[in-house]
Parts: sequence; structure tokens; C-alpha cells
Amino acid sequence: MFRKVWTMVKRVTIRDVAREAGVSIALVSFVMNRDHRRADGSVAYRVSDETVARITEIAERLNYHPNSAASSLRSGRTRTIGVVVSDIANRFFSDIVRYIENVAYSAGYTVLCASTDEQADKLESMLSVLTNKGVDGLIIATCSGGADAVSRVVDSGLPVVLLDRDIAGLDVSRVMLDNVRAGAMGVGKLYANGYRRIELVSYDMGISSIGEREEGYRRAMREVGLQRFARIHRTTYGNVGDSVTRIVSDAVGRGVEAMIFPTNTLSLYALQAVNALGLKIPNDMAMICFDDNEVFDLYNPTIARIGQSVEMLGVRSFELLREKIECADTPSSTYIVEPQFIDGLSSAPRLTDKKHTTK
Amino acid sequence: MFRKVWTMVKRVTIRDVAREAGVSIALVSFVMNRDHRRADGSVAYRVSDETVARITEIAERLNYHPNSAASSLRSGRTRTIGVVVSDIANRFFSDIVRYIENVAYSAGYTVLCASTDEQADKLESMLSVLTNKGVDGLIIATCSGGADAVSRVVDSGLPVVLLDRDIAGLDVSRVMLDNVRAGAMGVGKLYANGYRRIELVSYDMGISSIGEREEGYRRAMREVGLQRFARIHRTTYGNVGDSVTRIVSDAVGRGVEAMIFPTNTLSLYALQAVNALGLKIPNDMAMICFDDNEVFDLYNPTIARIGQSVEMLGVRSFELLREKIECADTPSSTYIVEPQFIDGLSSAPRLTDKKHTTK
DNA sequence: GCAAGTTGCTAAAACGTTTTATAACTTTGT
DNA sequence: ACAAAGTTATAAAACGTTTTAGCAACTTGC
Repeated sequence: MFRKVWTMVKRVTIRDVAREAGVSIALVSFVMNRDHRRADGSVAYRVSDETVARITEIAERLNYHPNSAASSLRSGRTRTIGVVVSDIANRFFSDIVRYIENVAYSAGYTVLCASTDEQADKLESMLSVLTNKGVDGLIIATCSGGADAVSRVVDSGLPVVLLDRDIAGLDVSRVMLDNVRAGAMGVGKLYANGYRRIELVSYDMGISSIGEREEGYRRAMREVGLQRFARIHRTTYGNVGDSVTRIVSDAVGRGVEAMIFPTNTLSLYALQAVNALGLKIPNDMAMICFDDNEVFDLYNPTIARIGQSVEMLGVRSFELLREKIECADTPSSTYIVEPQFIDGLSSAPRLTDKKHTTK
Repeated sequence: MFRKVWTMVKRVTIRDVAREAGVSIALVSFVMNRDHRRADGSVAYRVSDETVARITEIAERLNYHPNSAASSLRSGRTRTIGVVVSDIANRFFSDIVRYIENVAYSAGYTVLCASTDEQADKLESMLSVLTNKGVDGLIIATCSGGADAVSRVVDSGLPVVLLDRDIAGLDVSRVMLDNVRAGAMGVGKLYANGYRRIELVSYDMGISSIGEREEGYRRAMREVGLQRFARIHRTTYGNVGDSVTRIVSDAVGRGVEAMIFPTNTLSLYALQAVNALGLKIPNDMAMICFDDNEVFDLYNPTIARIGQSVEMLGVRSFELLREKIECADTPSSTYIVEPQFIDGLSSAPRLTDKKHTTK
């Protein structure tokens, strides 16, 4: 009869490898973190090639895996970043997170996700959870009222990249859309196709990206001499559905010719409203949406929209973060992605005689 | 002139709190982890209420935050779980992850995400990254060929919950759809509405959920005496778009009456194919899709589909995992979510005379 | 043949917790 | 009054790394 065997196998540590190889644990540590090769002639650690080979072979044979808690404790880094967005189930953000994940993993980082639901107190609590976990840096899409919480994190010295939404006056890197141009682009395309009464549906939240898109809209309307038609409607986050339907219905009733929906979510609610009201697009109302969603190409008619490269947003935000993490005094930089207009029938050239039939 | 001030403020540790309070660090530790209150009369640690108050007050005042690396190192747990799915940008999974995140955070856990792109080698590498990070448990939606890698993790003793896709013979908890019933349900609804030539488009991957949906389809076709019409088409993951279009086109040419698309992704490609081929749904072909997507309700006609509660999938999988983590000898359990049919015009009762006009 | 440099390695001190064993003191029972 | 039991707290040993300081031994330059 054997004594009961301990189910959890004793973890193999750096010490076991060192003993087996007949060297010090320090040497094993150096071999495992390949940074001992004099990268640039600096006073790096030196190990003979044969020792490296021997130790790696033994580590492999013993199935050694470094304990990252111990490593983090001693070194102060976790090789983990936090990504805070408003909702990871929102396609715009899940796409970005996916790209971040890709590049982060291949750079040896893992990513902790957190969603704020656009609530500042959740943002604050997420930031505190993630910083307490000891992330090496954060990519943050802030929310309305989140400036203070983010500032505190930045002040603490943790590398931060602001994604999609800006907070003024912070010494951080940023990756965002040229929102003003994006807003103006919507007006430009519609104007060129003969629409004049162009209105915009927005939120009442204080989010830089939305605000700038509004600004772009206003500016563009002024530039083409349509400021008398410029009108921005506001919905409250959390009750967008009904709100958008009412707004669209009213606007159409008042003779609006085209509407811009400057957000992923707003756009989807807009389509819902269009269906509910039985509107014919673009005859009853033209529309330009934002971001990307499979529905835009499947809908009849296809939906014109202003997109942004989520790949660039994701990849660049990680790269900027990584620079800050791995090289302490990297200056902050800003990466602006340009909006891309993707055409669709929802903003097709206006048939000017359309309403005459009913008049 | 002052000497240059050190930018990174010295971290405040348990030791600082202990010194300030005039107690031992052990006591502070016990107070911070509130598990000393005799939960059930066990020989738990005891601290006087006034000491608790004093220490918490001081901890707060000094702005003490426990170092989780140290805690993990000593205790062996990280209060982090890993979630491995095929693609977090896939709406089905991003929805689930969102629910997991919600409940995990409120239970004091953080979640590390990883996507496999349905590639077994990526799955393996993700599993190894996550286990090396020391996650307390894993929620895994495996992929074709992933059984070995997952088995190894399970054998190592790490708590695992299988999500959406099963691997036979493993002692783990599971959360999945009643796939056989879901597959049969599609046939049932279509049959009831007068469709007979019902075919199914599937993948050539070995994923349990898809296989069982096929099985349900086959079984149901047999039960209603339609096995002569039963036909399963296969697309290869990675080149689904063209493939689906070709399959649908062929099938319609051969007089198919209805098709079932047993996956989120397949369904979207199916709609794309329908648009590309200019089919009239349901007259040219009825269809039933799977899972949920905003496009289903916005499309014209609305799309009937078989959905599953992603909330339950997410919440339950976390709960089952947590039980395993926090109570070592919890027996494995399985949670089956029932498919829900959400009606749409894409499977509306068949107009039997439709083709006679061309005959 | 000897100072100066180079190479390959080691010893040992952290890092900040958790947790066991035990001490000191107070109350209770008899 | 004294043992037993109960209460509150402490000391100290881990946990598994990283990283600094330094030590032999061997080259090299002169």
C-alpha cells in the first residue's frame, strides 16, 4: 500500500533547475530572461553559450515555468496591461480590444479587460482594481465625468494611453479619430449629393469625440452656408431607443432631408427607428452612420458611414503604451486616425422632385 | 535648492500601516482580508472590533493598497480567471465575456481574455500563457483539435469550465446549449410552416456544438420523414464567405425550400449571400439563423433565429468556475441552456403556389 | 612578469504578503 | 485559588523570483 499521493504536484522552481545544472539560481534567472546578451555593449551579464544551452535544456526537461507572481513582486512589473472601455460587447470596442490582444500577446503581455458602461464611478472602481493588480499600463476610453479618476492614475506615474476619447491637459499618449474632420465629412458628402436640411443626433454626455464630431458638423454647415439648418438633437445614454425614434419622427415631420448619427450605437438605434417609422431611405430621409457594423452592408438600402480603422486604433494604442512602459522617459505622442467614408445608398444623390407628388 | 525629488512615491506597505497602528503586520493582514470573523465557528482568527476600526482607518488614511503580486506569491491564488474564446470580436463571445466580466468583477476577480481564432496551436499557447500567469481558473470555448491541450490543463488540477463546446471524458464543469434540441427546433419550425426540402450549412471543423446541431437536424428530419431531403453542406473556416454564397446558390438552383445556418458567423455570411444573389426571403428560400445579432431584427424581412441566453452562459460559467476555485472538492456540474426560437418573417408560412407561376 | 581588463559565475538581499505556531493576558468553572 | 478555556495579538518563516556587488580565473598589453 502506498501513502496517499499528494495530488498537487510540487511546482518546479528556479532552484530545482539550478541544482540540477549545478549552478546558482541567479544564473538560471539570467538565462531565462534573455537580456544578458550585451545589447549595446552595456555592462550586461555574461554567460557562456554552452551554459545557456545546458540550462535551457534542463529547464525544458524539468518543465520549468517561472512564477510570475514572484517575478512581479521582485521586479515590479507584471507584463499585463489594462484596457478600459465603455462596453466590450459594443462592436467598436470589441474589435479594438481584439487587435490590442493580438499585438499585446505577441509582445509578451496579457490584457485585463474592463467595461465602464459610461459610468464614472464604475470607471473609477475599474481603474482602482486594475492599478491594484499592478498593471504596467492602461489603455483607457474614458467616459463622461471620468477626467478626475484618470488624472489621478496618470499623476501616479502609471503609463496611460487615451483611446478614442480625449481628456484635455494630461501628459499622456493618445490615439483617436480626427473627429472634427469626421463630423464635417458627413456634411460634405450629404451636401454634395444635394441635401440641405441636414441634422445631427447626439448624446448629452460630455465625451470629447462626440463633441468634436458635433463641432465638425457645425463648422461644415457654416462653411456651406447652411447654419440656419444646423440642428443637434440630444439623447440620453441609457434610454436611447425611444429617444431616437421620437427625434427622427419629429425631424422627418418637420421636413429634414438627412441625418447624421455620429456613433455606432446611435446608428443602430437609428435603423431601428427607421424600420419602426417605415421610412424610405434615402427618399424620406438620407442618413450617414458611424463606425462599422455588418448591418450597414446587409441593410436595404446599404448604409453610408464614416468609419475608422479599428486595427490602427488598437495596434497603435498598444504600441504607444508599450513605448511608455519599456522606456521610462518616452515623450507622449498622439496618433490621429483619419476617417474613411464608406459609401452606401442611404446618402445617394437626392431626387429633388420627391415631395411634389404629395403636394 | 532642493535635491531632485524621487518621482515614484514609495509604495505604502502593510508594514507602514502596522507601524502606524502599533501592531504586528500579521494583524493588519488579517484585518485587510476580512475572513477572520468566525464564519461558522471554525478556529478563525479573532481581532477586537476597535482594532479592526483603527487599522482600517489608518489603512485608508495612508492610502494603503495591498500588493497583489506579493499576495499571490504567498497565497498561491491570483483572483484572476482566464477566458479563452475563438474570437472576442465575435458578437456571441463578446456578449458572453461581458457578462462574465460583470459577475467576476463584483466577486473580486479580474479577467484575462484570449482569442484562439479556432487554431489549436494558438489555443495551446494561450493556455500556457494564462496558466503561467497563475490564473485561478479558466473558462474555455475550445476549438477543433484543442482537446489535448485542454486535457493537460485539466489534468494539472486547474479548475476549468467548458463553455459552448464540449470535450468528452473530462472531469470539468460545463455550460452549453442543448444543441441537439436547437438543431431539431430549426427543422420543427420550418416543417410546421410547410417547408420540406430543408438543408443545413455547417463547418468542417470538429466542434461539438456544431456537430450536435447537425445531429439534431438529422434526427428531426428523420422523425418527420424527410430524411431523403436531409443534406448538410460544409464550409471551411477561414474561407466561409465565398463558400456559403456558392452553396446557397447551388441549393436554390436545385430547389431547396429552406436552409438552416447553425452559427452566428454562418448566418451573417448567409445574409451576405442572399443579398449577393438577390434572393427573396422566404419565397426563394426560407431561412433560420442562430444566435443573436442586431441585423436579424433590422433586416428586411426580419430573420427567424434560434438564440441562447448569453447572459446565462456567462453568468453560470463564472459561477461554476468560482465554486470549483473556492471549494476544492466541488463536484463537476453541467448547466444546459435551452434554445429559444425568436420568430421572424424569414421562415414565414410557405406560399405553396409560388413556383407554379414559372412552371 | 605584473597591472588592467575581461569572462563566467555566485552569494545574498530584497520584494510585500500570508499563515502557522505560540505567547500573553483575561475570563470562567469548580 | 487554580486549572481550563477563551481571547487578542505577535514573531517569524515561507513564497520564487530579480538584481546588486563582487570574486576568481584567465587574457592581454607592455
